[in-house]
Amino acid sequence: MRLPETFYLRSNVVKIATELIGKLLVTEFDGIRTSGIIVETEAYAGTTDKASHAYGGRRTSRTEVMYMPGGTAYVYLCYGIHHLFNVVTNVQGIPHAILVRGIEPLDGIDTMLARRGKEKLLPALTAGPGALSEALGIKTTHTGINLLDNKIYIEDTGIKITRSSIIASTRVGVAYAGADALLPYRFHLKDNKFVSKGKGL
DNA sequence: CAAACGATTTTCT
DNA sequence: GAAAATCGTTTGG
Repeated sequence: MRLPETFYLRSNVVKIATELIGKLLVTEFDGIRTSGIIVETEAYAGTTDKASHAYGGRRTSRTEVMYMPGGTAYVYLCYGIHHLFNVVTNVQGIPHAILVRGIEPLDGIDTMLARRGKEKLLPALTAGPGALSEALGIKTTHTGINLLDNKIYIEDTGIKITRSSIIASTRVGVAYAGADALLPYRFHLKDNKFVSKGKGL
């Protein structure tokens, strides 16, 4: 079942980040469905979070998408190479976002292998934010699209994730954020092979 | 208009 | 384990 708009419009971005664990991230481009179970996320809490692109209420042409209503995709280029996929949450005007850092491949694995130039299904196929975006065919051109449409969306497959199987830790690559770098805003499934390496666990 | 840098991944030693 | 690859966005002149 497709997640409804109300799922994304809520205000507790950290809670939503934990709830996304175990959901299915799906893309459908050119009639080809590719998908994977979300196993790792990071919350970015808008204007009060130094690690967020929208810290201090900053608005630029790139970050403008973060101010759209929850349920919008925010995709941007990092290190000139990698397309990073985020889910915008909260109501219009509040720039919350959740970075998806790892998925466990489910549908269209052949297509994902081809997109990544890989032969075998190894964790490197979709472990890491840049890797999973490439596998799913997500590019910066998709920033701003609505997750209630049929190109990129998230499904609840009904699988249960127990609270004890979700591990909280600090976010990756945000050392510049000072005290906010210490916030436990990264979440991942315990013992899952498709969790990114980041900085160890 | 020029310069620095990054919510990363891959490759080489 | 260390370093390179690579370019749009942001910031400063």
